[in-house]
Amino acid sequence: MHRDLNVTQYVIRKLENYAPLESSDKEALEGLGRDCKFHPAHVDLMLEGDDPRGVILMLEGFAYRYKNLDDGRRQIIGYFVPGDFCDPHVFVLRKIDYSVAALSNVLVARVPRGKLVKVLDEHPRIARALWWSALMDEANLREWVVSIGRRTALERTAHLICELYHRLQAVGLARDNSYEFPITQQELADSLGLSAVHVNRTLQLLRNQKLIAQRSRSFVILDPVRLSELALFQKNSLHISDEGHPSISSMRI
Amino acid sequence: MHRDLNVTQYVIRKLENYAPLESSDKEALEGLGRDCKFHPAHVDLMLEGDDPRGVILMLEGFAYRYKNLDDGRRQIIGYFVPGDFCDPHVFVLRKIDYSVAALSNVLVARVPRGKLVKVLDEHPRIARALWWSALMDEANLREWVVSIGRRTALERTAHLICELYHRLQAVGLARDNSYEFPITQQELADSLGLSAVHVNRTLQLLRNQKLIAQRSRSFVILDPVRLSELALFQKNSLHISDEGHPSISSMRI
DNA sequence: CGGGACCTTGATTCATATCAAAGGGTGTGG
DNA sequence: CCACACCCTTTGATATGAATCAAGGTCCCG
Repeated sequence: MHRDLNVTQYVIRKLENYAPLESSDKEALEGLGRDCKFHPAHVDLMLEGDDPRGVILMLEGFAYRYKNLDDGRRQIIGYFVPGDFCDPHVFVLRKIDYSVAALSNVLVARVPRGKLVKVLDEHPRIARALWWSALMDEANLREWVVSIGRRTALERTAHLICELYHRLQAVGLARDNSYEFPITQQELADSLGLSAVHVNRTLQLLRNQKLIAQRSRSFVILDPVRLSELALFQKNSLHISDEGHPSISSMRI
Repeated sequence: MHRDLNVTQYVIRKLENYAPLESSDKEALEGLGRDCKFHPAHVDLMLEGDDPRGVILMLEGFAYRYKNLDDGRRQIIGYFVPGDFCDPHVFVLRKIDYSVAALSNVLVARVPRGKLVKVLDEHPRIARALWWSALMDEANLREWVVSIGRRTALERTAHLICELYHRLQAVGLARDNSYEFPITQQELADSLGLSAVHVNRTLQLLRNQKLIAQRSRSFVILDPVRLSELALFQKNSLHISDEGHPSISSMRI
């Protein structure tokens, strides 16, 4: 788990994909990670109906958001990787409508409302970067709908593998077309709206076609071009409008 | 189309579901609707890749957000009904990642960045209500993923019918368990991740079971209890935390 | 009254689910 | 350090929900 002591490196790295941060910003982010907590894999970090006690900042490890139907069917709605905030704006609500569970062992910081508000107030660059990342998350969710609704099992699976690669690359956790992601086939199935058996067969297809290699918990993309073509994946190029920068500061709420 | 001259009644009604507005707030909203434009059904209001020229406010009629895959497959990602803003925060981006098309004839106001920012600055109640409604939209999108991923065709279809009923009711466009919504079966199919033929058969099932009645463009929910049970629908009860009110004003960006 | 878009129906195919059982890894306790 | 246990993956057989194809019917609009 603790390969790195500098546990906020991922947020910093992630937010710097939007625009450079000053060292004061980085210190503020480091401050958010100071008070962190370990949770073992498979534990729920938030439960549907909870009053969100604070925004979760992922420091190490992976988590996912999901919803259950009454009869046990489950749908995973997105993944959290190091550097991600779980819905920075959701603490406005009294109740959340989904659950979050740890996929692996995780290290998370639970940032209380007031602390986050203070950081956002004092560090507009962080606020903007966070805003940008929230918009990216929404765009990803829309693409998720497209995948499940209109992509075949093969395309869908390929698409998820591409998405994870790009997100992990953005925080330095993917290199050379490969990354570690400790997911089971059942969890993939619940993400993709498929059965576990079919995910198994779909992964075999991807392997047989030499598009990916996959051993236990790690993925290697052998042919990035063909894989992303198959997935109908397009590297998400949402940028913040330049014009936006100065005046969005007034879009308060 | 123009049954009503007061074309901003729906936004006002919608936002008042969150908290009462003062008359100054209502005047501001009326101001946003002053400069509106008619578009015929089936026209695109925004296209993927556009630089969003302004936030769209739906005044009359219906629209939907969608994405296409290269080969013509299409997924509808959500509907806009009178009173809805299409992504109030999206104008922060330089490009949008989806398209919006008119489902029926529509009357929309295109609110320029600056005008919206000014209203939000001067009317914190509006800003808060809009924030709340954006969070509701996100929750709806998550539920949409659950539907497509894990509900059967029958449940999914029933769920969409319930969702539309509740949203239209919130702006006074549904009464007595019935509403007008001029959607084709192909459009339903593209929303639900199904084929048009299968939607046809699914609707017949719902009709045969006396759960709904449906003539051309109008839906009647004959048995609300059984329909929402079948749909695994739960009336979305996201409320803003009271504690939140005073200080979210500092969550600027 | 004609035409086009939409809905409906039936027949068939196909993708994916389900069921069931065997095989492989991996971590834990003895 | 081994062995067992458990979880995960793999495989095969079968079932089924939904897609596709194709044709006819209906409604509405001009």
